[in-house]
Amino acid sequence: MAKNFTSREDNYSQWYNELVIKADLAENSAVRGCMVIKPYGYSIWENMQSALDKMFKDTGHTNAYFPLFIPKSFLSREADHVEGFAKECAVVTHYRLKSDPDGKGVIVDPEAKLEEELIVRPTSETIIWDTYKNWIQSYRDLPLLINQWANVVRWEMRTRLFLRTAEFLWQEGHTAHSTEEEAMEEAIRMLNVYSDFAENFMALPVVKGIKTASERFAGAVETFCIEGLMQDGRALQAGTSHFLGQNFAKAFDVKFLNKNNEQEYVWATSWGVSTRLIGALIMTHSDDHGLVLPPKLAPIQVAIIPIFRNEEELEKINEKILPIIAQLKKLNISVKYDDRDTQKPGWKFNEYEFKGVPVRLAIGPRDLDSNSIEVARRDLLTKEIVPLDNITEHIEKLLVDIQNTLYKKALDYRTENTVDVYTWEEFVAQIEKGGFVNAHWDGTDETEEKIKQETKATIRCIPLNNKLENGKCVLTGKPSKQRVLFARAY
RNA sequence: CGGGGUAUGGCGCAGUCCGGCUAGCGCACCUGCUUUGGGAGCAGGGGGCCGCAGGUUCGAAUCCUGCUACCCCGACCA
Repeated sequence: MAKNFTSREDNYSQWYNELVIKADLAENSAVRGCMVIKPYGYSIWENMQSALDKMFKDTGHTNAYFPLFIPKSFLSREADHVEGFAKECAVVTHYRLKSDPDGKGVIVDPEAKLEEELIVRPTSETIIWDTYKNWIQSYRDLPLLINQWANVVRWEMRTRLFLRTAEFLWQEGHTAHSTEEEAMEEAIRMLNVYSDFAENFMALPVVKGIKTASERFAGAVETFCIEGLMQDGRALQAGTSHFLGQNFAKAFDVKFLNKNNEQEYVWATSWGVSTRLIGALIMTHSDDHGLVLPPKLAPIQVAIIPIFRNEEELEKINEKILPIIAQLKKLNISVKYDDRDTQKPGWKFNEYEFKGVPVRLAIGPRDLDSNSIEVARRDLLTKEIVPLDNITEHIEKLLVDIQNTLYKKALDYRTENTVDVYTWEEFVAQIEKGGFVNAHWDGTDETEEKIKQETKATIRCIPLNNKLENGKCVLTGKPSKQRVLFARAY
C-alpha cells in the first residue's frame, strides 16, 4: 500500500482525491477548476475514446469539429437551453491585449471590444444547429449522424478532479432525423451504446432510465441516462442521451422537404459522455491499496518485473522473458517490462499495484530454475506460480477473468445496495445508508423537490422497462403506478 | 457564491500565539559503498527569497490589510 494513503472507510472523498494525485492521473492546474490530465490518466481516456469511437462508427456516425466559441445570441435562441446554461458560461469580450502603460505586463486593450461577445461552449447544440440549417434541405440529407470530440467549459463553483471541472473533455453526438420515431430510436440506440461501454469496458453495471422533468437536459424533450453506483453508496450519472424533439430545429429554423414536397422541422438527438467516466471508473473498482483498472481500459495490462542482482542475471531473465513479451504484444496485450536497476523490485511491486495494473509478473533466478513465473492479479491481490510454457494463454485468460470478476463484484455491490422501500421512515433511513432506493413517487415536481430538500436524494431515473405496480408515494401517500430510483448523487 | 480551514525545498509537516542571529525534520533527489523475491542500509551532499502584493518595525515565515489557490460544509451542476 502507498505510504500515507487514506482508506475509503476513513474518508472516502479524501481517498479519491489522493488516489487521483498519487496514481498520477491528474492534478490541479494554475487555473481554478481546471485540471491537468497527466499521461497515465490521459491514456485511460484514450482507451475510452478509441472503444467509444469505434462503437459510434459502427452505428453509422462520423466525426466532425465545430468551434469552441459560440455567438452570445445563439445561446438565447432556445429558451430552456439558455436558462440551463446561462449561469455557468465563460464569456469572451475582447480580442487583444496591450502593454500595461504602467509598465507591468499586459492589460486587456479596451479598444478591442468584440461587437458580439462569444460564449465558450458549455455544449454545442446551438452552433451545430445553426450549421445544420445550411446542410439540410431534403429528406435525402437525413439522417445526419455526427459526433465531435471536444472540450467544453462550465464555470462550476465547486470542482473535483474528473468528477466536476470547469473545463472537461467529452464527446457530443448531434443527429438530425426526418421522423420523431427515428430520432427516438437514435436516442435509445446511443443510450444502449453507452450502457454496453460502461458494462463491457468499464466493468460498471448501470441502470438505464429516463430523467424526470427537473433533471432533464435544458432544451430536451426527454433525457435518457445511465446511472452507476459508487462504492460510497452515491450514484453517478455516467452518460446521457437526449431526444430533443423539434426544439432546436424550431429555434434555428432547420426544415426539410419531405417526400410529399412539404416543409417539416427535423427531429434531433444529442448524447455525450465525458472524462467524468474516469472518476466513475476509479470509484467503482479501486481499493485501499490504490487504483484498480479493468484490463480493457488499463494503459498497462501486464507489468513484468525482473529480479536480478547483476547484468548476467538480467541477461538470463531477458533470454526467457523477451520472447514472451513479444508474444503478448502480438496478442495486443499492453506490456510494461520494467528492467530499471534504479528501483528495487519491492518498490516496483507497490508502484504497479497502486497504479492498478491488472496483472503483474515477477521473474527471478528461482523461477528460471523451475521454468515458472510469479503471476499476481490486482483485483484479488493474489499470487500464484505458473509454468512458463503456455504463459501467454494463461495471461490472456486471466485478463478476461479479471474483467469479469470486476464486473461481477460491482454488480453484486449494486444488487446488495439496491432496496425497495415502502414507508417514509424506511426511505430516510435507507438514503442515509446509501445506495439505490426504489420507491413510489406521485410524479410531481413538488414532491421530488421536497424529498430532495429533506434527504438530499434525487430521482436518478425512471428505469426503462420498469415494471408497473400500484403503490403509494413514499412522501405524500398519493397513488403511483411505478417505483423510481432514488439516491444521493455526484 | 455564503460559512469554516489551509498555504513554509518536489511531497508531507514543525516553527507563527509571544517578531531577533544560519528556517528545521521525514520522504524524495545527487555521490559512494554494501544491497536487490513487497516501498533497502550506512556515509556524505544539493535544493527555500516561508502562496502573491502592500503595510507596520531597526528587524517579519511570525503582526496588519488586500488578493489568489486548494480542502471541507451548504446553494448550483455531467
